[in-house]
Amino acid sequence: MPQKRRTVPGCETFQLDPAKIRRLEPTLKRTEGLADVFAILADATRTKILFAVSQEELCVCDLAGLLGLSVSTVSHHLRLLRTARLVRHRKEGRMVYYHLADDHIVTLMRVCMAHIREGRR
Amino acid sequence: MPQKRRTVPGCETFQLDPAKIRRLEPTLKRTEGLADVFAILADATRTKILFAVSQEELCVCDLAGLLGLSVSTVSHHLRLLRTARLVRHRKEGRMVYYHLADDHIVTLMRVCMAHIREGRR
DNA sequence: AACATACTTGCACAGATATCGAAATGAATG
DNA sequence: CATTCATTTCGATATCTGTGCAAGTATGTT
Repeated sequence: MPQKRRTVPGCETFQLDPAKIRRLEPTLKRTEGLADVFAILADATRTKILFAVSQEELCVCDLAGLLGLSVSTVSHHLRLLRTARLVRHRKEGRMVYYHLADDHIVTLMRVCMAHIREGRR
Repeated sequence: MPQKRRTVPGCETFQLDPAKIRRLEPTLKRTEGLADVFAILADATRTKILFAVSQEELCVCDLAGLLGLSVSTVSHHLRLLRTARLVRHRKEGRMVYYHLADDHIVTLMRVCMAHIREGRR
């Protein structure tokens, strides 16, 4: 998560070529929001939830049992995933079933897994 | 980041079909380590650094100036990126120039950006 | 109505981390 | 050697966040 606290550049002799800056700045702009998405995936519990509900529609109770966590903890994570529109829920009586809302996320995780596999040397 | 604190499943009536569990568990195993990689990308400063050094070889000083952060802060992030083997450095006198070590990361960020663009509705 | 079950939410706390200033390191230069 | 400058590392701090308990909500059951 980005922090607000900032000061003047610590390096006195900052003299990066203005042309470079002009080249880089639009690129930097485009990275806005990237970290927020990655932050959602930066927790093992959530990646497990996402993968699980990508294969089976599961209720909160099942997920808690599967992951060995309290129901409230799982519910907290599901709320994050819901507001990020990564999972959807379907109510059936008092049960709430969750399923994956967005296949892009599975793609991201697959690419990441490939990276990890290839990175081992 | 995963937390260690856990307790017994809070749901008394956990009775997820054992067959489901058998189907899901190997998948869950494969998600190990995913969150660690995403955690590195879950910070706006780091995604900016990664994108910047993917386009230009830059020194710590330039990065600090470009991002409006202290040199020590940038150096701290670079150390994280270095130990994760996402950037490499080249020493030239007292200057240290950083460049991207791994194109997989750019792919990840591109996929993520596509996801963000398509998600806006 | 009373109770039980599945889930959500409010609260508190412990652990993680992003940031910076200051001190340390390392290299060029007088 | 002393000095200067780029970078790294250390220590302190403020903030963020993952977790669970307890209370609240909602739905089904007796």
